[in-house]
Amino acid sequence: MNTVKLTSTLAFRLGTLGAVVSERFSARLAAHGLKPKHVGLLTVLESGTATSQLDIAKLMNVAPSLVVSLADRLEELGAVRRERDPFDRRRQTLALTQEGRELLTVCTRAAAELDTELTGDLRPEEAEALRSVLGTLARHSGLPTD
Amino acid sequence: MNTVKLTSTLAFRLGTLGAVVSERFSARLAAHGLKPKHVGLLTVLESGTATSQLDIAKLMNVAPSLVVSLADRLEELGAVRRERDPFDRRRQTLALTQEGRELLTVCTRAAAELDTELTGDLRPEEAEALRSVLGTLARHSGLPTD
DNA sequence: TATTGTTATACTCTATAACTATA
DNA sequence: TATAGTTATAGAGTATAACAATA
Repeated sequence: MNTVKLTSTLAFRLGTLGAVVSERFSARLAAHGLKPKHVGLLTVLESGTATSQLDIAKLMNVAPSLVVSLADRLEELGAVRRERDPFDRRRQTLALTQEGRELLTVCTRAAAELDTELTGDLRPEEAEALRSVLGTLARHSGLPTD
Repeated sequence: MNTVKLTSTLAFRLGTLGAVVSERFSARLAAHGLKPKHVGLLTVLESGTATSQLDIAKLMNVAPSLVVSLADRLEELGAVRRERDPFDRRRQTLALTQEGRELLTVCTRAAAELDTELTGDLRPEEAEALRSVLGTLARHSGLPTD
């Protein structure tokens, strides 16, 4: 007989915890006028993995039209600059400004604070092992890890 | 100088991985005409933590009106039965049918398969440690763990 | 004619508000 | 008058489709 509970599967726990954590991260970002996807875009730019809006859309697995509105908002906040590629004037290159870098730092600090709240119950080496193994899974799923 | 990367925080990793895993779980559930929240409701019923629609809504942290449509769908599939409470005819009690129990078993199997895919790269004791520590975090966030 | 970015539109998910029936 | 459930409506988030500029 099989008595495995759904709630003890990794899938269930990662899914539900992920939702709760995203929600709490979102709440902290709101103070800076950002949502998680804006921060995702900033992260892509910092990594230098993609700069044209279309490449960013592919990398983030979102529609190109969504990148437009994310970039609009970030430009409005002075976090990114749009620059026409002089060699192919159809392409818009997004560049992280100093202000954008600072904003990303603030978001990173918010995430780190959340980490502290989350792992309050864990021993430091447990928390570190968790971070590390999640990194392995993230890489395996094609997500950025650093 | 602070060089911590956002992508290496627990918050970022849990949030992004949670989204990816939910998406993949969702895709598997689609074959059975279900979405994650339907399964969440089945799980509540199995746990016996709540039976009236309003109590279920509170427990799941969703609007009562959402429970209505989730229950509608589950009733349609024969997974739950609505029963008027004879002592307070305003209350609808949701009862898991045999078919609902079987459906939950199928969903649990889908999650377990996903677990196998996810942890293919990990040593068994790493995977188990992960499951366990996520359980601790989930409990700490008020999520069901078994 | 194909591609990049943009705009217009539509769809999914979920919440809030209005309503019905019981209490 | 208050509460459980339901229905109607609205909002957030994101995708798809139509369009403009450039290649």
